[in-house]
Amino acid sequence: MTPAKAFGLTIRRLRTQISYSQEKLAMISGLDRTYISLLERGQRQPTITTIFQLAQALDISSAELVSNVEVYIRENPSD
Amino acid sequence: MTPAKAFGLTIRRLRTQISYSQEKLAMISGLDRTYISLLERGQRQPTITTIFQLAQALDISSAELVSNVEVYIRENPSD
DNA sequence: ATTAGTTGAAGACTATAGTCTGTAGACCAT
DNA sequence: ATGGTCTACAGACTATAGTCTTCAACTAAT
Repeated sequence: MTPAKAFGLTIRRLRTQISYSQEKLAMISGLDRTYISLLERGQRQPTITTIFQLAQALDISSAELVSNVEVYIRENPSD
Repeated sequence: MTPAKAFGLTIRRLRTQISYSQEKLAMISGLDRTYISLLERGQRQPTITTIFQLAQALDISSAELVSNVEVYIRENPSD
């Protein structure tokens, strides 16, 4: 489980929890829809600025977001 | 205060607190010395993987590191 | 004066972040 | 069957993450 992969799955979980489509999250975060798709599938490495944008769009702090990623890694050591 | 700038200054503060040179932090984190320099001066955007590498090298969690960045931004709204 | 340690900075390079456009398939509805 | 929503994916593109090498400048020391 790489940070990129865990980040993607975490974003996807948080996004679906609040019933956002990828497109809605993209609009609110100011990112591109196709990039959200790539992120969620662990095929892109978000930068610190992108992490901040997504956290704000998901209405949580960046530290909370990263904490969720760490928990995800801890709970899914495989992959 | 952009996330990149706050990140750089946070890294620098944490690094000097433990009396590491940029070169030592670079070695331990597996990054390049000149890149640490660029990061600390806010001239580069670290990716999620780089953030994890630096947090580990600084012996704190990634969430703590990002939390420190958020605090830095909150306490230094200017710049 | 010299040495060693530290950092800033420049140049060249490869890989990838992030955008944009478009296509196609799945799943709903009506 | 048709239209709307959602998502995966591909291709092309620009900007930048990250490496590597090298040089210069500053600060301790001795």
